[in-house]
Amino acid sequence: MNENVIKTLPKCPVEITLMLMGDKWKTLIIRDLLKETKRFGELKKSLTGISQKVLTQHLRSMEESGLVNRKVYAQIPPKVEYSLTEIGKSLSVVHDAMYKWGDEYKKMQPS
Amino acid sequence: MNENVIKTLPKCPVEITLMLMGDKWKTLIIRDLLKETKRFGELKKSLTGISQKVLTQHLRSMEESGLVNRKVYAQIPPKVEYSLTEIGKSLSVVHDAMYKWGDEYKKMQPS
DNA sequence: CTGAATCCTTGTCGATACTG
DNA sequence: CAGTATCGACAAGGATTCAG
Repeated sequence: MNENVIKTLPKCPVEITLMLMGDKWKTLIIRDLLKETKRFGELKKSLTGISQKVLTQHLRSMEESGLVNRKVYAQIPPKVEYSLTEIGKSLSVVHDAMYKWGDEYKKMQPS
Repeated sequence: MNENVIKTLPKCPVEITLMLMGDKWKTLIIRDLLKETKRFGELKKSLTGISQKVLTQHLRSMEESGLVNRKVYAQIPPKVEYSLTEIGKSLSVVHDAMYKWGDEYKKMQPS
């Protein structure tokens, strides 16, 4: 764990971004949370193929690096909501660029 | 291999982008080639820590997906130059977004 | 429902040696 | 110089089980 801990921040800004979101699952988690706050189960269902272990790991990691908020409701059955912090929301710029590029690339493919 | 082969293109544009450049090394290769055309050895030296095997794999893969051009000079000793295709160059938008975001994040860190 | 803990499979990567 | 081939180490991820 602690891949994101801010000890020795890479020199290159791109590497910083990579460290925080340069990961398939993290990018998709951000995509989901950019739309709306979601519960753990909703995220799991939305991210087809992810195991709850990996989802938990990534959410914790993103919480540590200040991208994600975790709100626990003291009730039975448990309810935990995840949302993006301000910093996390600012990743929408990167996300949008990826979205647009992917869309263009798609159009260029010989169907 | 063939992670990039265009068989079943994901529905979500973001996933397409992820498939093509959502990888630490690929992103850094693109960063390098956005600056200038480079020879194999130059790339290897620039990307500290990468093994030549992995570098070759990624370059091949990016060539397959149409992001990178490979130009071989028939001479001894061999000389191979890598550059970005037009599609590859268009990734600069994504790269810039990542660069800027990483830069901002860095500023926000408690030094 | 959320999530911690185990086990175990898989593939990615690094190191090394060898070739045109 | 620019690869290919092989091997082994290691970590990421999946499946399953158990708990609050």
